Amino acid sequence: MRYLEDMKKKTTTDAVKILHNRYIKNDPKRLESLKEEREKLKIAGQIYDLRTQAGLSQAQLAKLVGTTQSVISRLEDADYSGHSFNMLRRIASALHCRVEVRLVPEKAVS
Amino acid sequence: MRYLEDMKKKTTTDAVKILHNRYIKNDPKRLESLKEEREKLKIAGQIYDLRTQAGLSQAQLAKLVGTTQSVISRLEDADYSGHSFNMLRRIASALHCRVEVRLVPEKAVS
DNA sequence: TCAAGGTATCGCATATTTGCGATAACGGTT
DNA sequence: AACCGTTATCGCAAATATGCGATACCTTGA
Repeated sequence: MRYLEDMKKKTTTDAVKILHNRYIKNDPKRLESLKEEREKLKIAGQIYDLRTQAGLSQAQLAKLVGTTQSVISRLEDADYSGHSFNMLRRIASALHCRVEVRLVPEKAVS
Repeated sequence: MRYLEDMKKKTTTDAVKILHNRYIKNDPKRLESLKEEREKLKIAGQIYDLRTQAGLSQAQLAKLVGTTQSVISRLEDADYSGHSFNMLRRIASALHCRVEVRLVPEKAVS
């Protein structure tokens, strides 16, 4: 799980606790909004977040999606860039989400 | 070019004119905001819009991206669902955009 | 009508992703 | 320490996307 560099060590095993630590413990909304934009764009991180929020292990999500744990692990690897929309849609569907994709102009075009 | 059903017939050939017709002519901002949400989610349509806004033909964009016209045509087909992020990133890059991806909960989770 | 530019579609070789098992590694618990 | 659940990584077969030329289609303008 190295989709974010700042996730050095987690010592809890319960997904809810982890989330709590990452999002609530330190500063209710502060850190979240700071990292928000950056993280929203990271596909790997979004999958991880949604999965753990749902309280699922990679293996459990894999079963829902119809694949195997190693595939989920690969998708949550930030260094992996080979995502396809079909796979992302499958993941999203299993997690009751929809995929939103936008091509936004780099400098605001008009 | 069938990424949207309502694009029955276009009779202009200039990309700028087409855009003008679609976005400005009828109602300055009205129609745009109506279709906005729906269209934003259609990858094919976004590629088409950005390409034509840039005044490029499929062949021209293909050259920028480093592929061929038929590939662009395939990507702009709304029925095509086999997009990969790598390809989308290449397209976006050529059009000076960045790719934004979000998995949004279907019914607001918490 | 014909020509030209643009787009859609087909087929196939190549490249990349997915599927999946095996296994290593890590952390927590007893 | 040994066990257990979880995740990371490897290798390879199968599935899928891309690369690309050829060609048909469509619309506009001469």
